[in-house]
Amino acid sequence: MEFNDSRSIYLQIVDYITTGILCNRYREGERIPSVREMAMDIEVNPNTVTRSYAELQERNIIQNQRGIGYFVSEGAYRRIRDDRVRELLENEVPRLVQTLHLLNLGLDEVIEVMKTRYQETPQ
Amino acid sequence: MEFNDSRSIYLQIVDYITTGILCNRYREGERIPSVREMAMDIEVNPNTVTRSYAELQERNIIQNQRGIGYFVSEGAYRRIRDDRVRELLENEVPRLVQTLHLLNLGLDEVIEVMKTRYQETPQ
Amino acid sequence: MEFNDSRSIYLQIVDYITTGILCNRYREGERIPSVREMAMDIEVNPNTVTRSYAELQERNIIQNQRGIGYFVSEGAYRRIRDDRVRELLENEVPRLVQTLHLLNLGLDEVIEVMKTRYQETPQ
Amino acid sequence: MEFNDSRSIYLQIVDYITTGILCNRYREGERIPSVREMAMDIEVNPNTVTRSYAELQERNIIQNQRGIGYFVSEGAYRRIRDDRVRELLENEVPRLVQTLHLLNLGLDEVIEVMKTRYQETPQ
DNA sequence: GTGGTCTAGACCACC
DNA sequence: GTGGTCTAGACCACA
Repeated sequence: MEFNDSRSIYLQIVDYITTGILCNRYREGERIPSVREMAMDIEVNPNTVTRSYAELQERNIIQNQRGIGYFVSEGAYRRIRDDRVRELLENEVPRLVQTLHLLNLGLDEVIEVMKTRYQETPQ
Repeated sequence: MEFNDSRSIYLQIVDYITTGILCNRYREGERIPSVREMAMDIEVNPNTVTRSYAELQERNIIQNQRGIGYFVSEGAYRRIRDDRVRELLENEVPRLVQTLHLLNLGLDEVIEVMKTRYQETPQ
Repeated sequence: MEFNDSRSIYLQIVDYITTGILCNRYREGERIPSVREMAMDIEVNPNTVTRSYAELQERNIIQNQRGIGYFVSEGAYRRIRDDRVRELLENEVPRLVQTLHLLNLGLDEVIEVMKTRYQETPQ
Repeated sequence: MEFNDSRSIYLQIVDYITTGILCNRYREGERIPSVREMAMDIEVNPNTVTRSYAELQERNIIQNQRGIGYFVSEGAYRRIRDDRVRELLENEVPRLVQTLHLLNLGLDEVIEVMKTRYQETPQ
């Protein structure tokens, strides 16, 4: 896995897992890879993965069963999706619109680009 | 000036100035406030401002005239705008579209929100 | 380490490291001393070393691995050497030749001096 | 006149004048432009020219006749030339030779380049 | 007055 | 342990 330098690795792992839940790579009630497995997979220090899992556990997205592993919580999908939708509508879209004004860009041009990309993108 | 905790102050100052150039608070060829003035204005240590100005100089947005101060470079407006437009079209829009797919959101709903906000926003 | 008063320390550190790469004291892919270690070694404030490392990173000569340290980039040797050769041929030699004309010095006399020194110099 | 950012302007003016003496633009015993004239010519603050002239006076290259102007001292040409020759042989050439070793460059290649340039250069 | 550099010391996030 | 950032305060060269 490739990491972006500008964000901390443990947060990128958090995103990787929540995104995995959104696209059904990990399903509610199922086990996710152990800290060690994950660390090997993505070539990262196990401490870092531990931190990500702690963060996810705190947000009630995964749960630890001692001695067995981490499992995706019930309702995790819904919570993640709601969070992201809120983030999108309350922060990202407003920021985008403000940028358009600043750059003297018309809304229509950008919408056109979005439409094109929206259809192109397979996944 | 209020700073956002999640980004470093010196980068927020960089943005403050580039945005200032975009909206004509600072014009090409004109002098921007001295390091000390700016530091007083926004209540920050002069070293921090120095760092921001160094960054801006490296990006050829401002230029130093020894013993006199910093001046907005010719073509700065254009360069800043081009950079931001490119960032928007190459990174932000694609990321947004991908998020829509991930969240199973239709394009139309988001466009509606954007239109509403676009008209509301004063400047 | 002894520093020359006429150039800033952080740039002398930059040179110390690039020269170190040229003469294989630091090798590509290997870790260089941490900011604190280097600061202790050469008896300089860590902030100053930080600044040098930032400069080197920007020039893609070293790379940071978060929480671990700085490593010499692949291709660093080549880039440094190419830069210095270009500097030599495009700037230093022409300046030298122009000085010779200005001083009414013959080329041969200088070449003689260079040859003598070239053989004397051990490394 | 164009100035190099990396050196202080007043020193570049000093060089401009000493070089002018070497190539007979200014001759011993003759008057050089007044501080004001020079400042106008090269578009620089008069204070800066004053500083350059002070430096030159200290090195006994020009002399002030109060109310009249600055004159090139007797023997100035010789002193400047001697200084530059010494600088060349004691510092520049050794530094150049050391660079060659560091870059694994043969002496012959560089000499070839120098010869070519030496003949080409008209002045 | 201007910016440039350096030190000392602190705090923080991260691995 | 690692680097990144910020502050405070100082000194310097320069215009």
